[in-house]
Amino acid sequence: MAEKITPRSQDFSKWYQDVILQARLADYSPVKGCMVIRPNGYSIWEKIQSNLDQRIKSTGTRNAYFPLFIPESFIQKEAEHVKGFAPQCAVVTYAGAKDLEEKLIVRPTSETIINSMFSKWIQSYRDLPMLINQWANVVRWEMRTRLFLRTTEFLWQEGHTCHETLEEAEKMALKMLTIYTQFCEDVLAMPVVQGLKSENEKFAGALRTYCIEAFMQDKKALQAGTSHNLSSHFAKAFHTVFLDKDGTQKLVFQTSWGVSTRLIGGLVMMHSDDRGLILPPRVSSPHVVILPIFGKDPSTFTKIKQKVHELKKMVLNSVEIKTLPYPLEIHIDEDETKQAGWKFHEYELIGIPIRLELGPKDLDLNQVTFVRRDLGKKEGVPFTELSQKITEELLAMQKDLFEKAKKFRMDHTHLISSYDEFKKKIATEGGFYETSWCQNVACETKVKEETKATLRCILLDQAFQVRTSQNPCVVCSSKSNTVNVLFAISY
RNA sequence: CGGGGUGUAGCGCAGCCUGGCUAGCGCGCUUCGUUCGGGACGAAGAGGUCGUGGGUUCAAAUCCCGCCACCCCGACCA
Repeated sequence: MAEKITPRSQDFSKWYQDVILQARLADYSPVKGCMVIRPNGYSIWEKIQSNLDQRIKSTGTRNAYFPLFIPESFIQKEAEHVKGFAPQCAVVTYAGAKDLEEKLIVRPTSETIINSMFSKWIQSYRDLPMLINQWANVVRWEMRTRLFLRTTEFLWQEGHTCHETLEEAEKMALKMLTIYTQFCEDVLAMPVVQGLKSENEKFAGALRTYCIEAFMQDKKALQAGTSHNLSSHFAKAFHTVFLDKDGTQKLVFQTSWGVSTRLIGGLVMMHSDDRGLILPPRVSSPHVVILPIFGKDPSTFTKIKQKVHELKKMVLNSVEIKTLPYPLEIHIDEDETKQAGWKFHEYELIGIPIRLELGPKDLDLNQVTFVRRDLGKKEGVPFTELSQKITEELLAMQKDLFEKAKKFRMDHTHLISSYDEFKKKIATEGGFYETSWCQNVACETKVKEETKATLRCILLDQAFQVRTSQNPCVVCSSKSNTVNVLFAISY
């Protein structure tokens, strides 16, 4: 018997760790707060990368790579930035057997070093927009770490763009917010709420920070991605200027945006269950596992093996499968040293969306036994219908996971106007709380201190405009300047 | 940084209070055999600086002092 996964109801945090460690997504490293991403976890990241990379490139953005080390002076050039990041920077002071003249920061994010290059590369309005993305690792010395959700080193992509006007930068920031939203919803089956961060919560150095917030099974929020309108803050610090048509020199307007390996943690906490990982088909690899079940008779044994390979070939070549929005991957597990029961548990643990069993009984009936990971029900599917069945169920599972998560969020999103009720409810039920706020920091802080909930975001309308509210502030009852906001306890 | 916990075989742990033979158990691993449709069983094996430094003692995994590391909960944050 393998180790048991702690049930979610008993200890959600322990369950989360159990799933990650037992499904072999990641392991603790010898260095505090760092993790090793194992093949099962890294393959999810690869799926995220390949899909999101295409979407990023569709905006005209191109990939590049900037160095890991940033001169210390760079970080200090932008006042807000240094205030936000200096406390969590790892710094190299000694290298090549001597103390360094200028210390090197291990990048916590790359705005500064990228701007130092932008300022060289950009001369004219003809050089704009400049749209750059990099897939990289960054280091932030956080006090408290958790596998995938907050590790000292993490992988991400960071986009950095330069534009002629503030409006264009704003448009770009919103375009990326949209792309992240679509990506999360279509690929990760992860419904998100789009919003604007409060002044208090925005990125150190940004004019405005947009975000997407996801809702986890323990009714906490997870910031799944951010997109910043940086205005000219970094351009000013690095003198990133261009000569405009009118002959005057102007600062560029910039954006930056990113998502990280945190998304993998979000996937786990959003979809998985007490048996282990559940992966949306679009990030799973493989999508289907076939288990030949060997009976006592060696002649059926051979037949079953043959049949299983035939089926794989047939399915992969079928018309239906080719309509899937990704290439299907099928794994046949022919390991004769592991028993069927063991394999059932194993593939449920690592979250393969579809399991097919073919044993002597199935062979007699010209069928396979079909099981979807999220539903767990066994059914017989005739060989002739298999391709169609797999196609349908993969599409359905992708959709069902999304709908289930969305319904769960809806069921735990509360419209609230009374502060007392809010305090009471969030303490016992968790959840998302939609309410009104006067945009006063004092009220925001008060909520945080009294409920542990943070202002996740200011809600936006269809046109990405801040949703002004008719109701008074939930905290101070002030009627002026109120906007619709989302409060939640978050990771 | 505060609170809690843990460090003994690859993993999970017992043993420590009350010091004493060769440091144990479960899982995993190796070999052989029987099994094989929901985590099989038997037999035989391999595997240990008891986190680390010092002290007490005839004798320390066990008692005392120091140090280190990691995990969990909170404050900081993607």
